[in-house]
Amino acid sequence: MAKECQKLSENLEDYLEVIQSISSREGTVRPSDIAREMKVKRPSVTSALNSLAAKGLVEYEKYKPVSLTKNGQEHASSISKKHALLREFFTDILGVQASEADLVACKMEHIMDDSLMRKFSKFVKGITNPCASCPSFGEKDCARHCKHAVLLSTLKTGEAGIILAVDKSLGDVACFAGMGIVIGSRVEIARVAPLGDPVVLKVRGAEISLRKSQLKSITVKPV
Amino acid sequence: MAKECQKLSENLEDYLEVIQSISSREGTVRPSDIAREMKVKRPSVTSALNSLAAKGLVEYEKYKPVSLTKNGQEHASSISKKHALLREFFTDILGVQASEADLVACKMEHIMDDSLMRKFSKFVKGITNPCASCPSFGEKDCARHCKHAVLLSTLKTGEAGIILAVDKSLGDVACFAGMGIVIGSRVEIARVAPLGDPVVLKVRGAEISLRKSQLKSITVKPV
DNA sequence: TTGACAAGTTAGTTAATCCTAACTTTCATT
DNA sequence: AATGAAAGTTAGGATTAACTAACTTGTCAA
Repeated sequence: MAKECQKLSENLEDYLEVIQSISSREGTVRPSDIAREMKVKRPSVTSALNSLAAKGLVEYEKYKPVSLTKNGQEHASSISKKHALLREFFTDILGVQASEADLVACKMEHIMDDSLMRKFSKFVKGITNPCASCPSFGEKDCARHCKHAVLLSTLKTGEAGIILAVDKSLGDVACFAGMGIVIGSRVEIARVAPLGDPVVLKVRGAEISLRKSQLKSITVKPV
Repeated sequence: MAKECQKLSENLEDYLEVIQSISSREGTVRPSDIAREMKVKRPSVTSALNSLAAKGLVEYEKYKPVSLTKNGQEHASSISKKHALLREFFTDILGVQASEADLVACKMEHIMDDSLMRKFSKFVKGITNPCASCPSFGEKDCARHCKHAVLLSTLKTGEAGIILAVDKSLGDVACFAGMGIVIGSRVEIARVAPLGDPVVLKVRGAEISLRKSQLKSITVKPV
């Protein structure tokens, strides 16, 4: 897929991506839709479409709706995949807000080539895929195994678990992510204050104090 | 630092970065040095310097050597830091070749803003800083603590450790990184073949088979 | 059916960044 | 000190991608 890659400008890649997105959402794609989504004026779209058509990436005739060619679809899909993975990294691992993550992913997707993307994907999936922390990772009974997840609030002092999920309700996800509270990390209940709140966690050797209520936002697999 | 950030084009940021690099390496910076390093022709440098001078980022007079203003230095440093961190991520965590890592870092450094970079930095440092895996992380005796590192080859079946370093001699670092063999991961010697080779490791729940000789390329802190 | 208005296109401009060709300055060597 | 090569600049042109203004096409509703 996407082998005869005549390298496309970032700009045109963005157009392809947007066309694919509109197409899957609304069926037909008109230049004004593209203009709205790309935040450019209509004439800019016309000229972009001419370029894309010349490269055989879109089917385009004056005053007619636009569609991607097979080649164009492949190219767009490749970019969308990169976007999705980058987005996942920024939101789920770094704890960046979705809107901001999209903006950054939208620029980076043009920079990472396929080979780099494969490495990055293995890395991200290794962290975010809860199964990667399971002994049965990659095996058929993995799904069953993963059901052993519990809320961190159910663990007692001294017990530990691997983080499977972090709910947005936790609060400043970014901040916690920075301290190691990301999917895949091992957390241990280090100690609990006299009145049961706050709770001190041990993550990657560091200690973090959380409110008891916050523990309910973190899902772990006990170890 | 870098507060009144009139946003600079990626292009001009690259010029700043190169100027700083040459300056620290050779003392004086001449347009032809810049041209060589940026792989552009000399006239392109002249016009870039005019732009930078207009923005108060370089000290520049016709036919004289160039230097960064205070402002320019700050800007360049900020970018260099981003570059270095990205490079570290690509080489040490994803296992990408240095030259390729530089190329990608060189593009990404312009995309990540300071706030994103702080999050990314915490994340990367959490993985690559051996101390982050130590119980005494962040404390004064951390350095002493970290001396407990041993080669993975010294562990026996059933024993485990946290990866502190992975030597390039391991081989396809990228591939191993994808499987979880990155700094900070916990590895366990799952079992050893009858003749002592190969050795099966357990990393993040997955099993990986390595030659005994390869174990010497991995440094761990036993746990 | 036929406007009127929305949608789409064309033409021409601007801005950034590169280029080549040709001119000017610097400086090291004789 | 003179001079020629290297370094630096200016001028002018190409490309990409945006814009505005003005023209053309399509379509819905009276």
